[in-house]
Amino acid sequence: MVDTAQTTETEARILRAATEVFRTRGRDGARMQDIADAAGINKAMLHYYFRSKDQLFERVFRDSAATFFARIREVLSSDASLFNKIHDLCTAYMDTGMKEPFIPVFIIGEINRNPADFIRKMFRDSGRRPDFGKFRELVDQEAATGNIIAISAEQLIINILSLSIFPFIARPMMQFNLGLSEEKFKDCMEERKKLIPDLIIRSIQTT
Amino acid sequence: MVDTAQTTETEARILRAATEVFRTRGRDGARMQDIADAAGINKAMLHYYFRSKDQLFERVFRDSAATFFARIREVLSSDASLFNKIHDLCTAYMDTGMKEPFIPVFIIGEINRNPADFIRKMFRDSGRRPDFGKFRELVDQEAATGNIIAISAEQLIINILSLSIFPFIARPMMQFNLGLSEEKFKDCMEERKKLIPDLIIRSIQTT
DNA sequence: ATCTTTGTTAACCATTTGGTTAATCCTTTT
DNA sequence: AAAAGGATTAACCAAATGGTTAACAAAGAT
Repeated sequence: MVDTAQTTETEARILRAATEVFRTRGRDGARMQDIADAAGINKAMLHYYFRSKDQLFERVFRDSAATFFARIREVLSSDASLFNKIHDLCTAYMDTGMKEPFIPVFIIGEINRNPADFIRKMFRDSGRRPDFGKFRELVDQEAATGNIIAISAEQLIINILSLSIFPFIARPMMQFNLGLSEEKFKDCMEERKKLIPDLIIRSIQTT
Repeated sequence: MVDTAQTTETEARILRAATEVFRTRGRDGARMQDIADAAGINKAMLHYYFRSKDQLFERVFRDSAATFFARIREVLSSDASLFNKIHDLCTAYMDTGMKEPFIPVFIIGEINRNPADFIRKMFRDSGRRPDFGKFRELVDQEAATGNIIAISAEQLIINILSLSIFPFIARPMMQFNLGLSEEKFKDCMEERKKLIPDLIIRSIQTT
């Protein structure tokens, strides 16, 4: 068979289907048969290409995690100013939340299902671990010059991620409790994209 | 058998065990046998008392959701000032996150696994749905008098919940990415309990 | 042309898992 | 003490599920 790319057509279809099923149903809720059906092929093919459910899942998880962490690494290592980085992080995460709403839920849900496994997986290829060193320096520097208040880089990062990611993770709960339609929710998040970076920056700015 | 309380001793043990297992492994990851083992009884007893896995799970989920939403309803309906309510909501959620770290993960994870089901369950007993009406009024009122900036109550609530709950949901990821030990994480959260209410209040205060 | 390798399938298998049953134990009632 | 009724258990069952196998198809290599 002609296989110009690294992956064959079938393999790609399996991955697409597996991603879809795992992200919506979770590892334990997903059935190999469902994935095969979604890919339009025989269940045996899943094992032919990926040996086991574990390995197929790991592949999907790693790819999803890579997407999830890709932008943050990019932003963290850039040479932008602190305020610009804050802005970029917020929009990066909120864009992901809008376009691929299942990724944050999936990643965080699966990490909680088995935290030790996550750490093991992430350590194995160290490239995936974001490096906050530069960001920390920047925060300390700005604090030293008096441009921002004294705040630990950790708290600041937690604030950024919380405000950007949580609404998407808690989306169904939010929509129900606040009585928001799909449309209203999206509007709310669009408004939020403008609101949040400013809020965070104002929260650390010296007056 | 003497059964002074509403529930028998065995039933209570089952519920405790089921809560433990469901909260850590999730609905799909939990095995009836594991719950029976954790309760130190025969698997048949689970069905004797709760008929099916579905019903046992629903009971655990409802109880957990009640705990999760109890404080928020209390705070929302109180007569405290806006700033006090913000403070109370933050500490309420962060205390839950510290004492029962699995509750937020469990609730939000399961809601995402089946959003439609969650809405159906919550509608059935309307008492569980928090009422944001009073809070909304308060926000609009304070905004009208110029005590706070113009902000929608929705955005404010989302900010409060995000900053208070997210760190616990994303705990393993946070700890790994920021390189925090269990101890350091707890310290970080204790510091946060003081930081967050002030941050939120400052973010809406007129100067 | 045919041999070999790779891709694909249907049927099958072993184990797990939620759920049931029939017998036994224990407590209370008579 | 015996009858009765609920509580508890071991053994069992059917369905679901991850995984395997053996046969077959398709495409290159010889």
